[in-house]
Amino acid sequence: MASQAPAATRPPDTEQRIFDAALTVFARKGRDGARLQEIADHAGINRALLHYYFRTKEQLYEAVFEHGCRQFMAGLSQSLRAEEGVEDCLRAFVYGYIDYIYEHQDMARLMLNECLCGGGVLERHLAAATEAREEVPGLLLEDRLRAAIGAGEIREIDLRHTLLTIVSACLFPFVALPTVRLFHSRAVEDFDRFLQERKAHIVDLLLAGLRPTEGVRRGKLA
Amino acid sequence: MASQAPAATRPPDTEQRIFDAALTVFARKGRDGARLQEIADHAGINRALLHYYFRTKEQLYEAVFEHGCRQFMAGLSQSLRAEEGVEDCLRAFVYGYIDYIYEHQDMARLMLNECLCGGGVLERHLAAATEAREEVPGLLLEDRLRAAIGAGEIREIDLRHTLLTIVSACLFPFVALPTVRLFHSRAVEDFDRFLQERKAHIVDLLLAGLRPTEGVRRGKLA
DNA sequence: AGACTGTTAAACGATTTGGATAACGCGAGG
DNA sequence: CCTCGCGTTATCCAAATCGTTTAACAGTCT
Repeated sequence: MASQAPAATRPPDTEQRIFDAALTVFARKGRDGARLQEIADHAGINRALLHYYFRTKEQLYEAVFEHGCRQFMAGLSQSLRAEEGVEDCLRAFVYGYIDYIYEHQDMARLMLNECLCGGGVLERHLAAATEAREEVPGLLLEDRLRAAIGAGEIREIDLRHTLLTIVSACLFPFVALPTVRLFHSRAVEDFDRFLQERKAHIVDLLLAGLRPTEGVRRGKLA
Repeated sequence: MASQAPAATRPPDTEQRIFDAALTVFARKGRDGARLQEIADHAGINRALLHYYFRTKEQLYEAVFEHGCRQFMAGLSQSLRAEEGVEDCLRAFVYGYIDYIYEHQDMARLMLNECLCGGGVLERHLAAATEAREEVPGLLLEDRLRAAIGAGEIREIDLRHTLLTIVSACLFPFVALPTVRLFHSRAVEDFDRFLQERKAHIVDLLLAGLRPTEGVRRGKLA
């Protein structure tokens, strides 16, 4: 296996280049739509070399997904460092999440692409990751929020849905970028600034939405 | 053109069956990943008949996207009937949005798939729709929210980001369903009930998050 | 009967995939 | 120094598949 003995003669970063190229192409064209030739071109290598490293297209996809998925989840968990207060914790989550997705947009798109065509592979890998007790990014925040509810720092609310809402708000703008661009002209002019605004907005809205209710009925404005 | 004279001899719903089949397959496999054979099988017809109705794969995709997109947007706008109060308006939007997406999941997936591979076609069609002064679903709610800010019914907040957050919270669970299932066991057991919970949660969180601040600093819990 | 429409079967050319082959460059080790 | 192994390229190949075209068939209407 080439991955086990990478530096036999020269140090070939070829495998990594293939990984990156395959990730990009698979993320855009999907498992079936991606062409090996396009991946090879993107990696600047011969098509035969793809078969040298990964015997078949299937194995290449599996490897890219497996490796990428594991690395993605691990890195994401790491980037979401635990903070002291709920507020800082939530802020760190949102900021860390968006920053991380920004650096790994292709992986996010690949996972979503898997979702679109059934999600069999994705489910398998995620299930394996959670079963292996690996850190699942959102669960730490959920635990922290649960504690905050107990302490009366935030109001009682369905945490599963809250977490899903947070992830949605952070992730969706990336995968739906072309649509977002139409209404958010700033997202096309200055994407970085748009993301900064987005982070602040999400945290702002969430903190207000989770603030303990002081005699105010839920689901009512005033 | 077959679409102009559908009932020359028999009333063949073939064209519609092709549309539906193509939508389903394109939504899952993407523009390039979709195979005409799979579409034909899904529609229960011969592969050659696809070319009889739509000359090429390109034209089939374009037709499905064009027609589906227009119908989708129009129907969505209609389902989001205007309410009197801001609160009812927002509730109607969230409930209507989720209900509508539920009935048109394939179209939502197709649009997202377009986003993943660049979004050129999607941008063109959406731009044409907005330019033609057609009703863009979110904009009505945005106007209503703006008025509510003026009336002091909700606090001052970036409406573009708020709207994006709302759409994200409603839409993302559909496209990321396989992932959601892992953490939301109810989404797999009883999807309808999950969606009911989801609607209520989103409205609840939003109303709380938009509630006018009474001397409380923004971005702070207490 | 003739014309027209929806439909199918069969075939064509081009592309894709998986794989094989030979050859080349180059470092490592005998 | 020579040889061997490994990464790499070029080239070719068989099989499958894809998109597309063509010819023929089966109804229906006039």
